[in-house]
Amino acid sequence: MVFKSEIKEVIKEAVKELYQIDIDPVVEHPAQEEHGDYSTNVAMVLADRLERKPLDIAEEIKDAVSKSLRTDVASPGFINFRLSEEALLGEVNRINELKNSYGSSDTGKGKTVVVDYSAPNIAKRFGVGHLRSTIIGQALYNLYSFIGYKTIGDNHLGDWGTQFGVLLAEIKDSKAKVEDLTVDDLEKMYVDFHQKAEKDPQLMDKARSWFKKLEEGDKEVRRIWKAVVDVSLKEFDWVYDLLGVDIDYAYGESFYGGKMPAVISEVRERGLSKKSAGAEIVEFEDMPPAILVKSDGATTYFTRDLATIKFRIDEWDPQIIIYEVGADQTLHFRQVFETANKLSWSKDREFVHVAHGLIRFKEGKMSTRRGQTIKLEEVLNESVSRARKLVEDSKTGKGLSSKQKDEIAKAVGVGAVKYFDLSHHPKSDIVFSWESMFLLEGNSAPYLQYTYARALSVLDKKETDKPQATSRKPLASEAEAPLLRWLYRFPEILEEAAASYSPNLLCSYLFELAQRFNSFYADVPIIKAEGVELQRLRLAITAATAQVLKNGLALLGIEAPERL
RNA sequence: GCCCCCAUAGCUCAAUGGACAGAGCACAGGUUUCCUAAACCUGCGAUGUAGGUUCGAUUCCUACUGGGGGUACCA
Repeated sequence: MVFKSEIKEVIKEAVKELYQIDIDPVVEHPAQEEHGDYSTNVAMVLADRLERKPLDIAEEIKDAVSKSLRTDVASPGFINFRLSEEALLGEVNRINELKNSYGSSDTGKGKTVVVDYSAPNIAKRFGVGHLRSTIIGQALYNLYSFIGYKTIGDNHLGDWGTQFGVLLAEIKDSKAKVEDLTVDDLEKMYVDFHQKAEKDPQLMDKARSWFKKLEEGDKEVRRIWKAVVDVSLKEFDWVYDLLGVDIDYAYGESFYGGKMPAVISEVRERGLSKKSAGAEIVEFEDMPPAILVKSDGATTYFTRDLATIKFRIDEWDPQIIIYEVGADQTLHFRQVFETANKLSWSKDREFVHVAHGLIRFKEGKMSTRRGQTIKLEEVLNESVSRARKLVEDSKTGKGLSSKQKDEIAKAVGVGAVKYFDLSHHPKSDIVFSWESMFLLEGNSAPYLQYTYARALSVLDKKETDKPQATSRKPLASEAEAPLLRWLYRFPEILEEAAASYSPNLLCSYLFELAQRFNSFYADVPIIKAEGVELQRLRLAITAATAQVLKNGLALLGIEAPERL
């Protein structure tokens, strides 16, 4: 149950009744819980329009809604609401009944959303730089699915473009057998080429002409390209497997090779393109132009991204297309979206670029061209091995088999890296440092995982039959109150996190939940509480906390081991 | 040069225009005859600068300073 929308509705009705004004009231949680569970500022908002004192208006609204809601008025005109004990306890029981589906909703019923995420470049190692797109994208995918959208994930692999010309040029020069090349070899070739190209800019023309051949369908060139793609995909699969990421489709840029002419002519027919310096470009009022066709006749990723939109519309008819792609491509997507707009593709449709900040070095951007990257594989391995050490040193690790310890270390190590990423607001840049990536305490995945295992351990030892929240003791001064006043917010948080494309909100929520549970745990006995009724209540709260942690971590794509 | 993003405690991060800016790390101290001490409790500390809008600004607007990114045939 989402209390928030109910409260909104009641206020809306009351305002309409009293003042004949249609308003969408802002309802939020007061920062101080003494002020109640929810509050609204409508009285202050209305004060201007009604030319009256906010406090008087607040009192009137309070009287109008007091039948259905417990309210207070506070200066300078807040109306505060308090949830009843029945409602709070009822929610705990609902969590325990609904279990894994608690928090899901039908908000997105009948709507389709495409999430474009991960999109690593073929022939390059999977670097930490691609962590953000992959992890945030997957979390958004999970969130939208959970709140009722039909969700489609598409991994727009970077498997086309002049970068392949670069590679083809190098492979041809070195006379190496493609089949024997590893991704490391390929990346080295890429780096070498760009070093040479800095001294001899004409080399880039050579690369471009190789890509042109690829795009024209030259058989030998295509064979080499295919071999390169296969080597890369193998490495990517390993990483995805470790990350527990599974993306519905991976059409990749090469898929659109044959769909380019149709898009180009559609742009021409609308009169949106013009010739310039041998190339064909699309101009904008407030942005630099984008290249539709290069002067040698080959396409660019601008063209391919247009073709991709067209395909996705024809195939899935989505209402939202979310691009989880780095902020360095902001201009590109503005150009693509603006063009799609002019082509009338955006009717009843929304294109969103979730421009995440870059993972960078203190000194600047990571660059594959200059060989300045860090392999994600190294980071994950390091994190897992640190977690393994922790499991080994832990008191609770006793009695676990070596295999169990390995599994826990993997869940904790990988979870730590993922959570590190997710807990930052997508927009913020992340300065890479080996130490900060492996946070195992405080606001971290291991802390949440520990709390979850701890709660399960209590439930495991319970002596009562069924946990149930039926106690009617006043809650205000009780150890349970902070948890009861937090648990019910989970469904709201999911809506907010999805609507604002910010999984970090879910991280903050879960962390606060875990903190409240750990305080509760340290404060009062659960199994040994006085009296059966209190035991049942505390066990019910423990079960509900575990359930919400489990559901939340699942949405973030983080494993929750039952023991650690 | 022009465009976009960012600036919060010593460090790393939170906060749909609301009430006293909230955590973690680090630092100082404390807690285990009791359900997992990977925990808990106490303390220390912050909105880059100058204006503006508002009953109210970390949040919106303007300028400045500092950092990052982009800016035609890479993606």
